[in-house]
Amino acid sequence: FLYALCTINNPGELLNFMLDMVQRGCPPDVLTLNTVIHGLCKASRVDEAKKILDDMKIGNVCTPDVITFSTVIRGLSDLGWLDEAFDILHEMQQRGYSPNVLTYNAIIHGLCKAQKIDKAFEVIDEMECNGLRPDSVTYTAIIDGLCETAQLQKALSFWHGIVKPSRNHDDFIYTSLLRGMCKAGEFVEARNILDGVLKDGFAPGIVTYNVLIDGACELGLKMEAYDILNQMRENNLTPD
RNA sequence: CAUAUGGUC
Repeated sequence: FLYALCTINNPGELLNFMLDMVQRGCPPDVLTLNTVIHGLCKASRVDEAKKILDDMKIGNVCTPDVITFSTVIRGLSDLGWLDEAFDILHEMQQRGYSPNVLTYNAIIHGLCKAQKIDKAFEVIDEMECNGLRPDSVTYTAIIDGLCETAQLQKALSFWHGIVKPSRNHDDFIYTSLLRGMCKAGEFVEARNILDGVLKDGFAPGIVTYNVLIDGACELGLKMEAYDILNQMRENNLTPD
C-alpha cells in the first residue's frame, strides 16, 4: 500500500486515496501522512501539504513527527520560500521537537540554492550549538553554493580547512567542488584535487568522471577528456 | 531492508 502511494506521483490520486481511507474508517498513521505530504511537496503543492500538517497539529488525525516537519521544510525550501521554511522550523522547536541533521540540511540546501550562503553558515552555527554535526550532505550544499556564487577560493579553503580534516567527504562533495573548478576554468587544479582524493583511498564514481569529462570538453581540452576516460576504465568504471 | 536532505545529464 505504501509502495503504491510512493509510486503514484499524482497528487490528485494520492489525496483521493487518502480520503477513501478515512471514509472507510481507516485513520491514516503518521507514516502514511508523511508519504502523502512528501508526494504533495514533490508536486510543488506545498499549500496542501501544509494543510495536512495543520490538521495534524490541531489533533484531527495523528501527531506530526520530526519527519513531517522536515518534509514540509524541504518543500518550502525547494520553492525558495525560505521565510516560511524558517517559520516552520521555529514552530517545531517551540513545540518541543528537535530538528535533526536532515531538517537542517533541507533548509541549508535551500539557502545555498538561493545563494544565501552567509545565512547558511549561520544555520550551521545554530545546528552545532544544538549538538549536531554537519555531515557530508551539509558540506555538499555549501560547496555547491560557494561555487555557484563564484567564490571558488572560499570553496577551496572550506574544502581544505573543514571538509577534508573532518574525514567526512564523499563522492558528492568533491564532485561538486570539481564541477565548480571546471566551470571556473581551473581544470588542472581540479585534476590535482582528484589525484589527492584518489591518494586518500577514495574511489570516485561515474558522476565524478562525467563532470570532469564535461568540464574538459567545455574547455576544449580534448586530450584531457580522453585521458579521464581512460582513467575511468583503469578504475573499473564503465562509462554511462 | 515501510516515510524526509546533497553532485553531472
